[in-house]
Amino acid sequence: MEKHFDPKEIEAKWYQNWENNGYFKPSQSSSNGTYSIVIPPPNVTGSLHMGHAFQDTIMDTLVRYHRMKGDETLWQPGTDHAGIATQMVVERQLAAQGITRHDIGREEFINKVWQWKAESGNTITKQLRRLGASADWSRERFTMDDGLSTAVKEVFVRLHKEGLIYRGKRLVNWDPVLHTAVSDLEVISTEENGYLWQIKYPLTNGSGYLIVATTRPETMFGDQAVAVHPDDERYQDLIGETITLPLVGRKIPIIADDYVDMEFGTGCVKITPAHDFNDYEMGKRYNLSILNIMTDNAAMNNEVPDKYQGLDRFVARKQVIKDLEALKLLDETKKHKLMVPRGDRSNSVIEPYLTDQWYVAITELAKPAIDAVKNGNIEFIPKNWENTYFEWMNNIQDWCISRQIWWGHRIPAWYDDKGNIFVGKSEQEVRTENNLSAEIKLKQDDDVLDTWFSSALWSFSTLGWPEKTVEMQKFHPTSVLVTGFDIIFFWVARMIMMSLKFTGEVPFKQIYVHGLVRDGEGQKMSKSKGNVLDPIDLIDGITLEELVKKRTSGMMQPEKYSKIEKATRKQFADGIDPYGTDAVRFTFASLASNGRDIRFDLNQCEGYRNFCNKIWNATRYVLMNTKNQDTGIDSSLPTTLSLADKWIVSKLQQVEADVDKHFSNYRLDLVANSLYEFIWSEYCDWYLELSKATLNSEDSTEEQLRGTRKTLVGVLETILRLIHPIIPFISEEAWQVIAPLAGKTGQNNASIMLQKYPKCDYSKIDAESIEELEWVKDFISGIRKIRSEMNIIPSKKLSLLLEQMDSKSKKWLDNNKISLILLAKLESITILSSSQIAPESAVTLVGNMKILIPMAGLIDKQTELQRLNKEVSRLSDEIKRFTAKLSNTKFVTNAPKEIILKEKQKLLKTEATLKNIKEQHEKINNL
RNA sequence: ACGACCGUAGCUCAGUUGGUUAGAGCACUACCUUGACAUGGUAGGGGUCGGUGGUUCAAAUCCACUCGGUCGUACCA
Repeated sequence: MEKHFDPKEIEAKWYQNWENNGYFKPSQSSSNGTYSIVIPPPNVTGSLHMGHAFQDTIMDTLVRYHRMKGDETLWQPGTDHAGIATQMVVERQLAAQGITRHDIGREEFINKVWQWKAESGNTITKQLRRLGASADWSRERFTMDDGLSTAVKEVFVRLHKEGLIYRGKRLVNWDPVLHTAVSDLEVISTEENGYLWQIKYPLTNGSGYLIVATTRPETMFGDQAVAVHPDDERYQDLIGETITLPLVGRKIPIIADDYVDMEFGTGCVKITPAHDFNDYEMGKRYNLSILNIMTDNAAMNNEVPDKYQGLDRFVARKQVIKDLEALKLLDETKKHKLMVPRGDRSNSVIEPYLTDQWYVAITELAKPAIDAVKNGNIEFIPKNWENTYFEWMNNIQDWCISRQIWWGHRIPAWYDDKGNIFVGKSEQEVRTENNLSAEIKLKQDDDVLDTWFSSALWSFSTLGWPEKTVEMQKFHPTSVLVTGFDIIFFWVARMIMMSLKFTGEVPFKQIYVHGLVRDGEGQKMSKSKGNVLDPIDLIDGITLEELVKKRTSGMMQPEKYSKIEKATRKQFADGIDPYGTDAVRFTFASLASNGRDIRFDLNQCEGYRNFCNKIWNATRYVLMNTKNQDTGIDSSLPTTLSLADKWIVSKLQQVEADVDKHFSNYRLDLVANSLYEFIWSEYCDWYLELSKATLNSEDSTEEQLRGTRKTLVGVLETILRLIHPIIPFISEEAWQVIAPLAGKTGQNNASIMLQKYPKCDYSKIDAESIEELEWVKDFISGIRKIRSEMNIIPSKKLSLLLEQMDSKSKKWLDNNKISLILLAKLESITILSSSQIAPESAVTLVGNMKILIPMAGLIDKQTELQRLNKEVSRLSDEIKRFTAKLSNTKFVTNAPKEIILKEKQKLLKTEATLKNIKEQHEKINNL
């Protein structure tokens, strides 16, 4: 084995081996239960970002863990067609050649999208493989597959039959750039600077005017009323009168409605039912007509005076203001902050716009979905996300599912010449069901479905629904959904509704909601900020120049170029080292706590790369000491276990129990930390060092050597299985060399993936060994401390004197002499009898036992006195604290007995130690 | 405005149902090329747990208020 671990060499090799051998497929022997996860489908033409890498690491770790536990495990992979996003990419490609999709037509355009999918569609699945994702690729699905398309049609038709899908003319969120409706969720409202204009609307009877306040004066052409509050004394006598709309000349009524806020503006609101959601509702209440004044492009249509027709809404706005001003009807212009709705894809200002769209009537579907979470059939982890879910579900609006784009599931509805609508899975079915003869012309709806419509079926459509498949029966409901909180509404809630409706089952029993990955400063990673990291670059490494190039190429806002370049050069002066998949995965696992923000820090990644190297070298050490030697595989031969052997086996059981507990709570950070701590601080720092005492001692018997070799190998073999779900590659590579030494034989030896996950055996926990080994550690640490504080060079071997030995210390000393000499670097250990007088020495205590290091030639008197003084004051402080507590009668009467006892013991122990230290101080002082 | 979450060492974060001297990693200091590993070892410094008040024998932990931050939802034209 090489001195340093090289991830590149082993990763590709093992991944191919696993996949080719079908280890990612569910095992057929389901003696245990089943376990299944569906991947939140990434955009098929997208590429892996840090969020994916984090999420997929979590899923893969869970899946590998359950697979090894013996569950019949399926990780169902697949990708999403991402309607608008993908269409935009292809349109941009066309735009580069100077053509639009309309130039080439629908069919040709769709072909182009499929071509683009074929070109780029493997990128993300290849990247997932680089991450080590053990998904069953043989079952990979795509939302535009035939099978999934069948499911989409089935659902659409059934919902329509039940009246839960309907077509209606309503106000929708209209994206005038993309020319499509979008759902509420795809609109992001942010505060922007604008103006509040106060406009005089003359009363028709000529007796004056009302002043209305508006942020959108261009919509006045569509005004159908002016509203005031019914209690507003200023306008009481005007209710029921009319005003004459300036620039238009239309008479519109003054109505009273308590929706109006008397305090805001002038207390008068213009009502434009076709261009404002609130006004639309009010329009319905008062039977106002709905006058649309805009085109698909959000320009003025021919319902407005000639002068304004064809003007873009913002141009029209300026013109209206100018013209009102000229008419002296503009009362005032105030600066005003307002919420401006923008499309999450196009960033254009969204227009409330009157169109025909398809909707899902959602209330009836929402009810059981709310109940499923309320009654615990679905559990959010962490639990508080329930609130977010309920909050949304209780205020849910009908879902606009039609999109005026070309890439997606075309709506299975056909129209005849008279405008009759027929819904069915195919034109043929529609004709048959409705007895439509071949002469009757039918035209399919041009629109496609919201991408999330097909995603909402993902948990069951990927398993073969509407067919009654074995997979449906086995793996649905899935065990857990691993997802970010940003798509609880988009996806999670809708999947719950659809699954309950069509399978009668919840889609998943648990929802593990993880945080979102941010950069080291806590900023969201985004291309436009230039702070994105590509997980593959962390794995393979990247030079600074390449990174700068990557971050600054294809930018939407080139003016940011120099800023991004500068920041990148500063932060990654030497580029990024190749850390390997395992280190990156371990980093993600260690970040998977309950927090909402995951800050990704390269230094942590480096730390975990070192950890991987530590495992590698521990393996080298074990191999070096056990290869071609008797590792106790033949159980008929006698073995003797050393204290250290028994201790590390005990500790191993504890860590196994911890890991199990943390897995069940989805605390992968704690899983990672427990393993890190055990492997580094216990197995490597102490056990491997202690094993040297047995292995290198000429006095060791064959039984002892066999016992230690067996433990070295056995514990390491178990460690590798324990950690495999997080770091699959290095654990496999190391396991392959270690497993034979641990006597692993048989078919399942082909891969660590086929091995059983370790389980805690409480009978192997030996409390006495733990206590004794703690004593050994204290002994060694005590001496190391003195060495360090007294500046004794590490290579200097010390002669120790021991005083105040009780029988236990004597026994333990006998047991561990070789270890102590080796690890504390000792020349000799001498026990002083009570009659012998010790020379001047530095001292440390282990329990009541005194360890003396003679000072002659080594230690300066003043330095030692200083050290002892420090110790005295520390101990005195403690005693004060304990005494105060124990002399508090309230504490003594109220606290539980065990606690009081503990405090008393602490006090006694500290007092004894202090006494010893004080004596020592006096002794040295008197020299 | 409502709701959720967060505030612990220089940085990133753990800290279970209240109960050792509040922990880890990174960074920092000193010493060390010892035979698994310098991607290492040994030892060390560093925190009034955002603030105030309360409950309790005992609060980082529970409660109230407050300050700061993040996110979500709803918003007055």
